[in-house]
Amino acid sequence: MGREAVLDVLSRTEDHLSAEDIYMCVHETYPAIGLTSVYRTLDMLVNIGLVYKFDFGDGRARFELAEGPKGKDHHHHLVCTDCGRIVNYRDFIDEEVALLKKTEEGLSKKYNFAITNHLIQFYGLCEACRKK
Amino acid sequence: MGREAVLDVLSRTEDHLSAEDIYMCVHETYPAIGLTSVYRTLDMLVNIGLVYKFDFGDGRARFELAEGPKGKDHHHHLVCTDCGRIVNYRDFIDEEVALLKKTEEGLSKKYNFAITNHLIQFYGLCEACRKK
DNA sequence: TTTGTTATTGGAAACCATTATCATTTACAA
DNA sequence: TTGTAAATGATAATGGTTTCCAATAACAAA
Ligand SMILES: [Mn+2]
Ligand SMILES: [Mn+2]
Ligand SMILES: [Zn+2]
Ligand SMILES: [Zn+2]
Repeated sequence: MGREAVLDVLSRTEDHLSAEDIYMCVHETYPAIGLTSVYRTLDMLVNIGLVYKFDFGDGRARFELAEGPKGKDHHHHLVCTDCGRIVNYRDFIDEEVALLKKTEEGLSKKYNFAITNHLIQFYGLCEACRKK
Repeated sequence: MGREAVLDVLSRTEDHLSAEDIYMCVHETYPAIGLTSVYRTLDMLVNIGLVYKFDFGDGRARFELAEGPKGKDHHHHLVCTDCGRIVNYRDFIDEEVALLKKTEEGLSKKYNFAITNHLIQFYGLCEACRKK
């Protein structure tokens, strides 16, 4: 079962890997594994909540380990709209976390949503892309 | 030119339409228009900044009018992870807007990003989906 | 062990939203 | 009218993801 292998690959990087990226990594250790199994495993891991699935607009899904005991810390993203570079940003301003929590509570009541997660991304131009 | 027609369709709804949704709407008024032109027009409008392109995870891109003179107000999204329902949420807490601005400024400096936009979505279960 | 039943697996084919191609039409000026 | 460039839409191609399905592994009973 490639579940361990996939989680292992994801735990070793800060990048946002595509299914095929992961496939190639796992393939080095388990040459027998197929791309289909990677997709299947990722799908399961996302459903369980161990892995997050993102779309950064480049036509393929990207994955990262969810926060948790073995996971990375919770973070948000800075996305360059020109080159696609993605920065993991986890140094939140103090008030930021508090307000986020407060907002979630307000929304939960008002719209009768049981909020479990959020996605926050800032878009702009990275330094390199600004200079060309 | 279908530019007007596409903008017109988008300005008449609060929904998040797919390219084909828009194609079908425009088609009623301009039966001659082709799906290709709708894609082309949307692409241009997104580049210009008049239209936003979203991915809510259902495999097709979804579009909405950007805020502005003729546009809707700026808002964030509540997404039901079960049925896919999407709520436009624009009644921000007072502090929310201020903090967002402050955060953008901090990030711009720290990571040398020229931030132009942000995407904020809360995920959870809507009332209907919670009760089943 | 054998046998039967069920779950897992991966290769190949199918799917389907989006893009690229290209011949045709339209716009517009010379 | 005529020449040139832009705009258009039908069709084909692309490519990430899913579906199918036959083969294999796991496991339980006999
Ligand atoms: Mn990340
Ligand atoms: Mn919206
Ligand atoms: Zn960049
Ligand atoms: Zn729902």
